Amino acid sequence: MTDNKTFYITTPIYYPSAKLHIGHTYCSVAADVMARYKRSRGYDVMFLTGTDEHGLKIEKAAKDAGKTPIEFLDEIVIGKGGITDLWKLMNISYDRFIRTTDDYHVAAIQKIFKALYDKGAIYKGTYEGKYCVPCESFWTEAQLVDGKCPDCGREVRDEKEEAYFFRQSEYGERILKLYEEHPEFLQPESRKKEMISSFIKPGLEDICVSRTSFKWGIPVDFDPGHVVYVWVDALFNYMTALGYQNEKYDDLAKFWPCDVHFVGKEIVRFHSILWPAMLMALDLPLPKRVYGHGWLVLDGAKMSKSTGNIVDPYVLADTYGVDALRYFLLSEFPFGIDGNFTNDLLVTRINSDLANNLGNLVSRSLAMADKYGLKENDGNATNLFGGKRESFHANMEQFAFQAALADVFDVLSRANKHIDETTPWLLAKDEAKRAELADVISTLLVTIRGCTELLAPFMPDSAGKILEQLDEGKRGVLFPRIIEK
RNA sequence: CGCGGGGUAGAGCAGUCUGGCAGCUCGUCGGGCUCAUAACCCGGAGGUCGUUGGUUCAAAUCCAGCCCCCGCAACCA
Repeated sequence: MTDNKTFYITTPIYYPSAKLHIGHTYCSVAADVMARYKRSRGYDVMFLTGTDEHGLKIEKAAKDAGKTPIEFLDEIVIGKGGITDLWKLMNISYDRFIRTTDDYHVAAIQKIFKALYDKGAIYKGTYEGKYCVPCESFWTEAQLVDGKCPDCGREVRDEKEEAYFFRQSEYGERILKLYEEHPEFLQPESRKKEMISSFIKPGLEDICVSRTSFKWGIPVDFDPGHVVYVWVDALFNYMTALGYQNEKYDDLAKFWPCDVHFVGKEIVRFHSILWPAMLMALDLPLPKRVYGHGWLVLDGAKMSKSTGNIVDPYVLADTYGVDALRYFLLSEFPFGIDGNFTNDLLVTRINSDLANNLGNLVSRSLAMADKYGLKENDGNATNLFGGKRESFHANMEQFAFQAALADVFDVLSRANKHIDETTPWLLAKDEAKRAELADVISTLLVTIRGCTELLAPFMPDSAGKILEQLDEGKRGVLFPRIIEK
């Protein structure tokens, strides 16, 4: 019995008001690669993902669809072609999936809300906002379009409602101290700059955590009419899913504090300010790292359900293959900043890296091994890795997926070059050079195997296929070249 | 003076933290090879690193200013 190292990683809980697009897939693939990588390094991994299922938008979307909220949600989350299906297709190896409508979570949030209230971290006040009567919706000043309701375009008016607030304003100093003492807490560095100058330095505001103007939420059990509003509900999923304030699970001691939350850049604020503040209020340990990754943008514009410029991951996976898509997402764009998604880029990347470099290397190496009757251990392999293996691991630890992959593909290029330099087809014509030939074949197969191990977290299926070709004599084209019409 | 990000070869991007020959992929031009998925290998052309000034033996990198593009501004990964 060994006391295994643990690694706890999360994605955001996605808001299922509509089907997910390639941007959500990007985040989940990244987290999955990290989870698989850590497992391969001997860690006991907990990989959590899920859905954030409450709020006005869901309530309205369900109503528009003529369904109850839970019917509507079930269809999008666990229905055919829904979120869990998408993760299955994309090979997302999550260990646990939380829905904020799950009973244990609901009950736990009620206890957490009460605990925050009892500690004085939450108080009752008045929420003031712009209200659209026909839509029954509150909007912030910034959400308004030309001063009017962003949904229906009609006039809004100032309205008030009773609401509970979390005393976020009291935590500015402690959050700054957190950033100072733990520079790794929030990454990349640019996000920290933004948090400090945009929000903390100007002074944090208290944040509304309950509403009475809609019903689809977790009821505040000690104050009927109020439902818990977004962030207490959503952020604590990372702990309730481990058993905090509930009996469903019992992994809190093992996995908390979280090793890393992967989040999109638009919710960095909530994860790096509000979340630690709420944990501080309850004297709970803080997550070790929050990583705010960039967005995939289309022709420079943000992907959005409302503008309709979304890319459907199902179509891409179907057209190009799941592993090719996974590889593309993490090799083409640096994780921390925005990346411009185009089909041409995807095709080019797949052809040059996967088909030409990796696929063709495997193909030509095995063809020679077969033809010359040589196996991996018939000769003495030359190490083609140089320092690339160490560099790969260092990059993975920093979530520099693009750089880590470049390390592996450098080695694969070296292997291709090695063939040209050693000209095995000439060695094969001279029986006296049999040993030399065996060394070349060994070098190639050992290198392919080594690279395959490193690539496995990124392309689990393809890595398996390469191993089958190495070990079981299977043959076949791994990554067909994509010829565009 | 709201905040943040970006501007590097025809295209897409690394490199900037920690100053030291400007690099990668695609495209393009020429050559080589015949094991391989029209693949692979070698070489060439193509850059005032947005701009102005400063620091330095040395600046894409550090400092100051300016221009342009994008995003955010309290529920879109």
